[in-house]
Amino acid sequence: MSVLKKIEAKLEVMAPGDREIGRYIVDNPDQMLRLSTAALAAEIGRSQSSVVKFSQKLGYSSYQELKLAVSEAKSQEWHVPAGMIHGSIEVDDSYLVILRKLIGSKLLSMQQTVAANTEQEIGKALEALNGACRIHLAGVGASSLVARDFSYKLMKLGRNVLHDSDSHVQMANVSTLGRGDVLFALSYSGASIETLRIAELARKRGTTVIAVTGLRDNPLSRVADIRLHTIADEERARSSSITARDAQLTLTDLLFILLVQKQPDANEYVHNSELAVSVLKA
Amino acid sequence: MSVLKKIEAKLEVMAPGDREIGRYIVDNPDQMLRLSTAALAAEIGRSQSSVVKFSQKLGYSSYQELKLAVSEAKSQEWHVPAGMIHGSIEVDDSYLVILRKLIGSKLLSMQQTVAANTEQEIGKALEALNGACRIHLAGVGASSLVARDFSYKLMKLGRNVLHDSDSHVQMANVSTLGRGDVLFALSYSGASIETLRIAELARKRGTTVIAVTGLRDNPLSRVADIRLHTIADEERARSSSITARDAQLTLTDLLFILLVQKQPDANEYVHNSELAVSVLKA
DNA sequence: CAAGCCAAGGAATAAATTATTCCGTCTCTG
DNA sequence: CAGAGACGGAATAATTTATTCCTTGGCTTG
Repeated sequence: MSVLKKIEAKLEVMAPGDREIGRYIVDNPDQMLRLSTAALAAEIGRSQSSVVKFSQKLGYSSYQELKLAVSEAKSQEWHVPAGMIHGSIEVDDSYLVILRKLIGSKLLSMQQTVAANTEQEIGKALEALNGACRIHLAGVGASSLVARDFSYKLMKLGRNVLHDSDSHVQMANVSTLGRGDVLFALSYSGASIETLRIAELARKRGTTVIAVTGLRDNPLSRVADIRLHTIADEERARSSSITARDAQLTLTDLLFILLVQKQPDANEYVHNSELAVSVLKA
Repeated sequence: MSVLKKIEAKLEVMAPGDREIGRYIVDNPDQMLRLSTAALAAEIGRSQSSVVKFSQKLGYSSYQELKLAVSEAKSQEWHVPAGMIHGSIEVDDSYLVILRKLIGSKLLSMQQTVAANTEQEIGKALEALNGACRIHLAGVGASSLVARDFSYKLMKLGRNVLHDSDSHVQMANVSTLGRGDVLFALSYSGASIETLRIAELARKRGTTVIAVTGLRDNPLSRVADIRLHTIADEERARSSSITARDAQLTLTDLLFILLVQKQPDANEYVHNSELAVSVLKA
């Protein structure tokens, strides 16, 4: 988690003086990077030592360390490379402009999606997936395709995976799950009735529920044990969920890669599966 | 241009002392960020003042400014996905490194894919899709998911689309196609037997064949009337086709957006389809 | 309600880091 | 071979950072 977010979160419980310092840093990270402790203190009308102490309270050994962390955090704000315009696509956009907007918005949703999930929450999801006896993937419509993609990958790792695009079959499958199993439910809106009901049933049966939804509060997320988030264009009319799907894929890809990294014999599994398929190539 | 690149470029024309300093910074930007001028000087056996002078010669007002620039450069490193960024993921990579590699390689394959297709060839594909009586989508494995995703989108535009994940069904469907129809065939290797046979049959029946394959020469591409290309990591053992799929999706997304742009009533169609689905939301 | 405790935060000061000045050395050039 | 000038280190000045110490005011407790 970035320092800026951390500071922002702690703002509430800080002493008034520290709060002022924290707020200034969160609001003006750029300026802060160029200010000395004394200058920063003067800027907000506090003493120089308070600034040093503030750094230390946050767990940094020096003010310079804090600066380094802020600089790092700022860069993680994943700004879209110059020239990549993000915005809706217009009727009279040229081919080149469309390319840029398309890639720009795809990149943006990927970046924001990885930034929206803490390493901790991802870690909890990994743990659940790793320890699961069976993994059921739920999702309808476009989310079903992502679920299937993820299921293919998990199968390549030798995991016990269930997914069917038919929500009745999904529901029937979930009714066989129990403690020790995991339900991985995808829905950008978090409001798809079928997926929601499936998650509720799983929850009732003691199955760990991982929900992958958009950021805003939604029923699916509320039901879940572990909440992961995807971020996409709100304006979906023209993009028709392109970025929502990209965000979901980014998240499942990330989980897959982390699983591979943790599983010593993963490469062997993947290699074997590719070898097996290769006999079907001309 | 990043400071590190700038330093590296100037290395040649620098005085020996400055060259040593510059080399150290280029080689160890991370350490440099945590060293004082004196410590850095000691590290390479030079005087503290040389380090300050070095910063000034580069045009920075202070050593701190140089540090800031290095920190900035380091973070932007991944925007220029040269070398390690799209390298394979290693067992001891940190979470952050994995994020960067993942997004870096995704971005790279998207950019290269749009660059690999001329506007002209894309135009021909659009024309074929627009004029098609029926559109059949072929693909197996991961490509089948992309085909299905594309088919959902085309259906939202009211097009006449056929796709089934079972290749026997695909083949049977193709046997009903003729002149005026289009086969859209996806295969990164261009060598999947089923897809290839399907394309051959379509060709024989006078159906226009659009092939989406990797760049290298391949049987599927040779059969096609219109050749589109996707670019992905060659090293796929660990990524398990993540980038190949992303490249295919980028291409189909692009086609979809261009179709929407050209079809006056597209938004209405898309809107209606979303409205229809919304009754299934909680 | 008073004594005592403690957190908050600033002033003063010590320590460190950074910037500048100055000077010797070496090289190139006329 | 003298002079100009680049190079770079030592010394020192200036600035910045870290620590110590002290006051204040709120809160607890007897």
